[in-house]
Amino acid sequence: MGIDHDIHQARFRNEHQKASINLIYTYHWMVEKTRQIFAAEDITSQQFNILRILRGSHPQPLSTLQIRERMLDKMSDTSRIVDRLIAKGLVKKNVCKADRRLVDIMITDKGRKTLERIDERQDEMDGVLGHLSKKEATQLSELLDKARDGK
Amino acid sequence: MGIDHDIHQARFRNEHQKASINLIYTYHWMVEKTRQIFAAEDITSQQFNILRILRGSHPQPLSTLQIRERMLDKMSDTSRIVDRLIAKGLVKKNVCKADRRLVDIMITDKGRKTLERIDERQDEMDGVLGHLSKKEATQLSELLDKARDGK
DNA sequence: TTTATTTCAATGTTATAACATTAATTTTGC
DNA sequence: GCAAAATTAATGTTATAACATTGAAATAAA
Repeated sequence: MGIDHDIHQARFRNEHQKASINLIYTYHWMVEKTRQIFAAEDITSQQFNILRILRGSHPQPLSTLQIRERMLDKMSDTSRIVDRLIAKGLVKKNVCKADRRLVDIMITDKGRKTLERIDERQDEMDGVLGHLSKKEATQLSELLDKARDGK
Repeated sequence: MGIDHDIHQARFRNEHQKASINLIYTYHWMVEKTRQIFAAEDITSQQFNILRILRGSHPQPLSTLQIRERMLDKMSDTSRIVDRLIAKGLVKKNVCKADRRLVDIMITDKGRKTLERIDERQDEMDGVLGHLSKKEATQLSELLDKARDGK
């Protein structure tokens, strides 16, 4: 159908504007598609993101700043998201002994089990863009890279 | 450089996962790029979105629901965003005479003047994806359309 | 060493998204 | 016409983004 149909807008100033609107629209569409997978485990996509990062470093703990650097959204409010994960028992936190300004944040067994259940739906998550062939997915990535830094 | 460099992640499960992560990352990057244009007028991108929609229908007022249907994010909290625009004097609202469940929302002169100032930076906004050629922008739109509905 | 600067996490504020509920009003079914 | 159902806007709640500030601790400069 196309973005013009989806947002009831027939005309765009130019192809660049159309592409940028399409990108915004598709982002929201994609977030919506994956939301239910996380909701089944009572976490949000941002909480999943942090859990995934902490599993990657396990058993090495990460500081708040190290987590933030690895997140897709650099401005994310890592402290408070971590606190919500602590409240759910999915991660734990201690003051770092070597540098008491930092905190050592580590995923718990419960957090790892939660991720394992979500792993089982990995195909479903990758399948969000399943309408694209492998070649097209690569092409999309390349266009997005180029959009950001002009290669 | 590419998404792998930008988020310090060398490996992805597959091209589809890489593309979806790239899409999320690029969305945030693009929103950030345009934020300052709106901030100069002391509005947010969502408030701009509603102003733009109301200008399109002017002098015909729109209801909350009609605005929401035209927004990129269908779940947006239109009522409260409109209230903030009213507080700034950029739109006005009246109960609809024909159907008292509805409200007639209309952009004010002040709101139109705000948009005119932003219009002057239109090129800057379209230029967000300026690293892409016209052909590549079209290609990007087509890939995003296909990702959503498989053509 | 003592002070100034830098680093880092936490916290406060506003705007928004997503979701649920409510209340007013209109439409539908009988 | 009247009761039930549907529609619409408003509001309440939680999570988050973006931004600013604070306070503690480490590092650099004097």
